[in-house]
Amino acid sequence: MTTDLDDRNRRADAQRNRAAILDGTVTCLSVNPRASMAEIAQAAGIGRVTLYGHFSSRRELLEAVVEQTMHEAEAQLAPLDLGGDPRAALDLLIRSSWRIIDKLHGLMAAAEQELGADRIRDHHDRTLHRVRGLIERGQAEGAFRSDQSSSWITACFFAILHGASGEIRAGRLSDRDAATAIPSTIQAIVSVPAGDAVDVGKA
Amino acid sequence: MTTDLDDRNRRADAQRNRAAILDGTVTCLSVNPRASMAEIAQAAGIGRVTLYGHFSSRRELLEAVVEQTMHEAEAQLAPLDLGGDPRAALDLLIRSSWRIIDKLHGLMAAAEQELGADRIRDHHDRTLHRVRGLIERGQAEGAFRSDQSSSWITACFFAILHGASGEIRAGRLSDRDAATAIPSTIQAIVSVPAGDAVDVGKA
DNA sequence: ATCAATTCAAACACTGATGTACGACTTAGG
DNA sequence: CCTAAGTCGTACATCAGTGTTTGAATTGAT
Repeated sequence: MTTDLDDRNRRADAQRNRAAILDGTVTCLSVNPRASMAEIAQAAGIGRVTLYGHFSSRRELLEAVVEQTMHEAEAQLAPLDLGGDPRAALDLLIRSSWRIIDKLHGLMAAAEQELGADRIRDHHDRTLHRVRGLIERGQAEGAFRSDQSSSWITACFFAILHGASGEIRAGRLSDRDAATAIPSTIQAIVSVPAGDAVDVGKA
Repeated sequence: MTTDLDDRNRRADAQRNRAAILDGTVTCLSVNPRASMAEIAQAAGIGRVTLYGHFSSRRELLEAVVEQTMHEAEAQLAPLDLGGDPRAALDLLIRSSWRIIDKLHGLMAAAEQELGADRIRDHHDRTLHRVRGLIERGQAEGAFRSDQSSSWITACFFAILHGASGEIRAGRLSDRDAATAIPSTIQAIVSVPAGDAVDVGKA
């Protein structure tokens, strides 16, 4: 994007403000996904006009925030070693993911209304593929159930994470409990059901 | 409410229109949760002013629609016999629930923004208690896992149902597949995990 | 047939949000 | 210290949605 070149040329305070905006938008929208540009500006500690100086429309702002956020998330998840035992890898992925998803819940809701679900999915896709890839490997190795599509199991993975996020926000689930409940439930989802032909042992 | 008395006294066409409004609102909001009063009126096949004649504010309309919808849902779920084997009862409950939840997805989204999540939960509570009650019975009888709180398992139940609803709407899951995948996955969630002390046999 | 209830479209005031324009002020950086 | 870049508040135009009013036209009920 043009961003790289711009950043170098811009004055220090402008760069600082841009960062503050991106940051403030996330925290602001996670509290209230319908927050106005005025509220976002206030959350970022700057004037509304200055906000428009950096992003000429709400849409442009959302787009930038989503992109940066996805980039950050990717940076946290990419270095994970998801090789080895699929169960352990899945656990690792969950532990690294659920706080991110919790934090991003509001942002996604806001972005979905403004950018459309498809636009989100574009950004979401890498994370999605990572999860599905792992699940498919687990299925191939016989560690995960194969009687359901990887697509469905992946959807369940995200459904549980989002559900947990909601429970936490509603105060019905503590961070501590979430950390054990989520992995345990997802393991149950991917496991080969009791009655099936269990063909453990690497394929 | 005053509704009961009013309905008798009102003219036939007014009653017809009121029903059309309630009906149109659901279908309209399930397509677009942010639909305006004008769009809702159009969907109901009446003029915008007439809409305001029946419901003096958007909030009042939403309230009425949510109440009626919940009432209908309750009417479908209340007669179910959830006694006997908890697993079978859960399956029955799922089969009766998931289409309802799918249909109501948009309505809930709209209502949540307008009425606040708490207001929704008030209406949602009966359904929620029904599910949790069943889960707790299953836990007491040893049919369901007891190492996780009934509150969490209930949340997972709804998370899966909502997730499935999203997958269907996105075209990644067919109605047919959903009908088998959902029960199967929820059974996996409630089941006692393999490593545990399995104390089957009615308590 | 008549009367009251109901509907309708068009117009109105009001609100809240978006995006722009301006001139004064502050700050980074040479 | 000087200048250009950046910020600020205020004010403005615009737009979309809400809720109201009005007066004429339909329509149900008796």
